[in-house]
Amino acid sequence: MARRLAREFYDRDTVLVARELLGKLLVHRDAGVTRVGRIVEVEAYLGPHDLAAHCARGLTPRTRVMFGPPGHAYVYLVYGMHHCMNVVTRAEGEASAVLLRALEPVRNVEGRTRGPGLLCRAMNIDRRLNGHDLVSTALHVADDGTPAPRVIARRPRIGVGYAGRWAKRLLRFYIGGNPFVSRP
DNA sequence: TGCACGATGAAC
DNA sequence: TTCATCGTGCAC
Repeated sequence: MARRLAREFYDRDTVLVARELLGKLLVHRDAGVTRVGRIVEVEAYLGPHDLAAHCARGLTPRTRVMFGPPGHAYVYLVYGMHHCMNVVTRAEGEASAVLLRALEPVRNVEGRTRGPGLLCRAMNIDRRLNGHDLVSTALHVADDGTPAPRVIARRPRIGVGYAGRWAKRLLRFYIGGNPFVSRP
């Protein structure tokens, strides 16, 4: 039986939260259907000083949720067509988040889940869920007791080449050897 | 009010 | 490597 993560889980160091999200279950209940996927790949975005993060532009209408309290979903549209889902970390005012990049399908998940856009499509997640509380029934992360991954790989984040030295930081984490990772 | 540019994915 | 496609942030 899976146990929903409490807000305290998210109210911690972003890299720690990112690593501990690996192996957890993302749950979305929507129109009577509960979709579940195991998180196998994530990226950490550390705050306004992190030039790869949206919040590096400061508090704007889009980044409002990132600056808000922990345990909420930050969902945005990229390239005019794909959605990306983040989990907001750390205390209110400390803008940081973890991008969910890939899932292993567990229940009611159709289509591919390798990559942040495909993950959202398969889980039926879009901007309507931006700002949604993750300490909720409809959308949350759960722990089903699966042991922590034995090997966690660290790599540079994807698609942030514009971020100078921040592009080189090893802030992408994934379960070593997992076949559902987007770019092993 | 206009415009350059994406935390992507798919095709070529 | 190219392109689809549109919201955002910033210049003017």
